This record gives sequence, C-alpha cells and structure tokens, in this order.
Amino acid sequence: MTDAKPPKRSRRKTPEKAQLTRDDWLDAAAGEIAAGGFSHLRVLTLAKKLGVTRGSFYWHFRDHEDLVVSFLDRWRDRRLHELQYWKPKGGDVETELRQILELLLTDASRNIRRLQVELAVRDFARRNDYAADLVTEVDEARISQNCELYERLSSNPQRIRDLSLLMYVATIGSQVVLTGKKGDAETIRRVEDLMARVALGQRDGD
Amino acid sequence: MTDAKPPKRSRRKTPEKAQLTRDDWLDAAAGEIAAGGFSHLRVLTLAKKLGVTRGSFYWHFRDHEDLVVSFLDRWRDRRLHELQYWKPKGGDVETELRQILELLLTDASRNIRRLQVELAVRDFARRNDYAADLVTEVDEARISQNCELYERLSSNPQRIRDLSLLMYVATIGSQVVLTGKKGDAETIRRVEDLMARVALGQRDGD
DNA sequence: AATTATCCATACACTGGTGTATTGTTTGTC
DNA sequence: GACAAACAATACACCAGTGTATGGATAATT
Repeated sequence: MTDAKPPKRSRRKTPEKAQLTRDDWLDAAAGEIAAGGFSHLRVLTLAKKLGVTRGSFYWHFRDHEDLVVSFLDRWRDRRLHELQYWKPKGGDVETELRQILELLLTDASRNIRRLQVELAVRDFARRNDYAADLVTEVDEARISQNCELYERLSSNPQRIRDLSLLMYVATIGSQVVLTGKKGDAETIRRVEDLMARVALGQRDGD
Repeated sequence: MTDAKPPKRSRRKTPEKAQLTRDDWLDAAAGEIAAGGFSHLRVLTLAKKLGVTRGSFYWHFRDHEDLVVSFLDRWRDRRLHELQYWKPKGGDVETELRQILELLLTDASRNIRRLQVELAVRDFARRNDYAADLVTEVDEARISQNCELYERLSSNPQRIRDLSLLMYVATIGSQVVLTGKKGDAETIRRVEDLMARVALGQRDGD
C-alpha cells in the first residue's frame, strides 16, 4: 500500500526506561485486534495502553494505515515461518498425523489470542484486498505443506489435495465455531480424534 | 438489551411513494453488514442508500443499538425457522445426506450475501455477548437437527454427535476459507463429495 | 373539513477519533 | 560539554458519525 520509512532504530544500551519500538506498538495492536478486530484498532487506545501519547505513534508509524499494513505483513511472515517448525520429526505416519492435528486443534485452542488474531485477520480480509492476498497465501502454504503428509496416506494426487483441504477447512471451522465456548476442550479433543480417523481411512466403532 | 417501541406500523393502501418500514431498514442493514461487518454499519450510509435522511431512521429505531439488536433477532429467527424446510423429503439415507450437504455447501456458496452476513454475525459475536448467545443457539439447533440424520448412519450416540459436529465445522470452515475465492465452485463440490463419503464411512478410491 | 397519527427533513450540539505542527526531553557521539 | 538524533508531549484543526429537537408533509380517521 504505502511505504513508511521512520529512521532506523537506535541500539539502546540501557533499556531501563523502556523506549518504545515499532514492534512494541505492533504487539499492543495485536491485543486490540484480538479483542475487537481491525475495525476497533485505535491509536489513541494503543497509546494509552502503552503509557504514552500519540506523539510516539506518529514517530514510529506514518499513519493508521501504516500500522495495519505492518501488522499484516508481520503476521504473514510469522505464519509462513512457523510452518518450518511444524514438520513433525515423524516416524510412523499415524503419529505424525496426530501430532499435526494436535498442534492445529488442541494446541491452538490454548493459544486463544493467536487464534483471535487469525480470525480477525480473516474477517478483515473480507473487505481488504491486501489482507485477502496474505490470507490466501498463508492458507495455500499450510494446505500444501500438509499435502506432504497426506502423500504418505494415498497415492492419488487428487485425493491428497482433497484430503488436505478437507482437514484444513475442518480445522478452521473448529476454531471459528468452538473458540471461546465453554466445554470446548473435550469437544475439540474428540473432533481431533475423528479427523485423524477420517484421514487414516479407519472405520470407527459404530 | 434495550427495548424500543415505535408506534405500530400503519397499513398503507397506496404504496406508491414507498414509505419505509422497519424491515426495509433491516434489509438495507443486511447489505452493509454483508459488505463491511457490524462495525461499518452507519445509519447515515443506510439513509443515503434508502434515499431518505436520518430523521426516518430515528422514527423506526430508538438508536443504533436498537438496529443491531433487531437485526440479530431477525437473523436468529430466520435461521431457526429455515431449519424446518431443510428436512429432506428423504428416502435413501445417502441421497438425504447428499441433499443436505449440497444445501449447506454448493447452494450456500451461491447465496454469497447470506453467507457474508453469517460470517459477519459470527465475527461480531466474538465481542458481543448477545450475538454470541444467538450464534450458539443457531449452531446447536443446526447440529442437533443434523443428528437426526446421522442417527440413521450409526447407533452410537457419541459417534452421532461427533459426526454431526465434524460435518458442521467442516461446513463453516469451507465457508470461511473458500467464500469469494476464485475457482471455489469446483473445490466446494469436491469437499462436499468427500464429506459425504466420510459420513457414509466409505473408503474412497486411493 | 378538521384532527390526529405517521413518517421524514432540517438544524444543531456533542463526541471520539485522526493527523500535523511544534516544542520538549532524553540519549549517544564527537 | 556541545550537538544532533531519537523519541515523546502538547495543542490544534478537522472530520465523521450519533442523537435530539422541532418543524413539515402526507395519510387515516372522525
């Protein structure tokens, strides 16, 4: 969108008084976004939360839009980067699969804030093209990464992609439907197990 | 929340000049909400869209919040009511299942606006307790309605609920991930087919 | 025909938020 | 210790949006 270029950060020796950095603002923004979505992101609120005035903000950021874009960029980078660490050390296909699913469901459900941010980004993407592109990028990266796993469960390329997609939408759906609901922990655990069985092609106890 | 009581509507004989009704405003609101979410709902914009001034709005509604609550109530009522018509005339279990899934996925994906509204409501529910309750209510109604179907596929009560839940979150997830994306029609069709096979416990061609 | 209820327009006060300009106050560097 | 750079405070102009008060128009009722 726009390019803002505040001067480079200076290396501070004594972080006693805690000068704010660009990332500090982005972290604070994450809190606001998780709680109220992008539309409730106010620089005034952020400043209050950080114990400074808006003067600081307009030093670090060009304007409100700059904050949003920077946040989105950081989000994309982190989501893509974390995929590296999600390659299970494996062994058995089933344990790998269950590791992944646990990561995506049970684990994620504990990281409520991260989840809220993701949902907020997805919502924002419905009315913001830039965000929409990033979300698509992240979605595709995740889906195709999971394909590598499902390749070990099938040799039919079409079925591999379908399975990966199905698992992915079920994951996102679980997050949307179950996030923040009471008694979700056990429910999520069961959905996770069901998904594993589906992927493995097991006919479950009836 | 609050209760607004504008005088009862009067039955007009000549709708030539099109006096606005409460529902007209709600319909217009639906458009705005679908496009920008609840946080972008402006009575000024609505009025402009309807070709009147805000004076009309504040006749029909007490305030902005009254509009939101009324909209949510109507949404809930309609979602619960439509469930009646979603009981497939049936016959074979498999055709019933596929009918339902087609309704929930392929059909829904054509009704983009309805879908956008639903996603907007879900998002709004993350920061509004009233909306959250309604969403939960609708979710549970849908899931338990589908249970009736899955009862014919299994006798294990736990598995019935799990299956219904899994199918539901996959449905919502598809909508979240695939709505408005290019080339979604065929993709959705495939997800739909996969889900049917999963529910039927078929081991698919590998 | 007069009156009342219904519906909309106009004008105003008020609030919350952005962005900008200007002036401090530190902190590092020579 | 002087000087500049990095960071923050203050004060301002400005705008979008809500809500309210009041008046005007049109339809329904008697």
